[in-house]
Amino acid sequence: MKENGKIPPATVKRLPLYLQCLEQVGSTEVGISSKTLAELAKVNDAQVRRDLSYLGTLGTRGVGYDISTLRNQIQLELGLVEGWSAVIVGVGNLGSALAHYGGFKERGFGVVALFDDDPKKINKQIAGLVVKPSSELKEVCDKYSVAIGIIATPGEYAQSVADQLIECGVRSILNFAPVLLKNTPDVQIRSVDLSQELQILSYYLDRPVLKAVK
Amino acid sequence: MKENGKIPPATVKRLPLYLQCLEQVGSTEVGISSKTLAELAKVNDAQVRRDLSYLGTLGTRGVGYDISTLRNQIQLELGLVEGWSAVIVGVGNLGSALAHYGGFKERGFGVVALFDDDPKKINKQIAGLVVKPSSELKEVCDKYSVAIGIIATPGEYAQSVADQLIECGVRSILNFAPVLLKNTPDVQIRSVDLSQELQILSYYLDRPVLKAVK
DNA sequence: GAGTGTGAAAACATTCACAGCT
DNA sequence: AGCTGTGAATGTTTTCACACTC
Repeated sequence: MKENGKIPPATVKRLPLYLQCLEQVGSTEVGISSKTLAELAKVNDAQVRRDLSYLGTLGTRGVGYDISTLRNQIQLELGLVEGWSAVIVGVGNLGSALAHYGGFKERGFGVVALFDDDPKKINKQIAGLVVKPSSELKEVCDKYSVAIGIIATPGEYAQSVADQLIECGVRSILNFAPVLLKNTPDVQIRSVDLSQELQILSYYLDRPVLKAVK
Repeated sequence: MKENGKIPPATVKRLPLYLQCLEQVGSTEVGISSKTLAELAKVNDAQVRRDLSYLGTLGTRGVGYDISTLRNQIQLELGLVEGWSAVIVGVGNLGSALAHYGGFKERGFGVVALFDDDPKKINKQIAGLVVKPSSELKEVCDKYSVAIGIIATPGEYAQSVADQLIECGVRSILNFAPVLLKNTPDVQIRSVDLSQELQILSYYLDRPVLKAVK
């Protein structure tokens, strides 16, 4: 109901999930109930209603939610309609996987350039983009107003890449290197550590049935 | 203090982080205080103490925690000393990245086989392992008692791969494909969606300074 | 009748603050 | 003096349950 005001972090984390669910129901259906959405997202239906209520009064009592309205509102709220530009630094296997990953474009992120300082990789074409040396980072960041830097280098270079990105005015970083980056005021850093996910899984491996954590 | 009993999910998620911090301090130091560890992990120091207290009484009042004891206990608690076997299905860029990812071995996971049904990839060598067709999945899972299946295929194959893995007795799945897998009783599924992370980041992009969410 | 939106309750998580040990 | 371990306080998230709307 609260049109303005901050959305709780726990809700922000679920919004992309709802978006994915909505995409998966396809275009056969025009409306959806909190119950159905909850089943797809594997959460409680009251949770869905509460989460969506932070985006405004989107549903119709007795009926449900209109899928395309819902999609639009979530995208709007997450800032996915702003057309943010991103760069990927490091084009080993992981960086290449990210560069090829179609999900970015579809979801409002434009990868405008790839960087790598390995001479063997410079000037190679990956996913339609030419790999550039990091010396050209500043130029590209200025030209495209790059908002997001994605780090996919080996761990040992990650901090220095982060420093360069911040230096170039990038204020949001998604780090896939398995190191802890120093944090800087006003810079958002999210880290995805592939092996940490496995380690969490491991905890729930031996024992009886326990609820999954997300 | 509670030696036995379940560890809260929120704590389980931080344990791998602490482990990483402890690795990063190196072997120069022998002990560490909750304050120092908290700074590295970017959490509150009371949080660190509370989290660690679930593993037993590990610290020494007035002194701090012994690093190697701490490491051992966390690894033990997470089940990282069990030597779980894992397989990776899908060896595109992402699967290859995962296969090469050193962090797994170091952290107690042995990737015992790679699978892909693309004829161009079968029999290729990646990270010292030969790529096999999924028809050999059952044989490998039995032979090595595979506990974890890592899915790195394109989205359209993910559900069928998951079904096969479950069929072969794998009870824990780490899914990197951007689709929602049906869940099955007694099977742990964790999904890592690379673009979801970006979308969360996006929410915090435009606005003034907001706290990071992890 | 069906399904939203939301107070109120319950569950969970974080942080404070300090007694107690080294 | 320094730092842990933990009750108690506070903050956040989830869930219940139902008044309200279509």
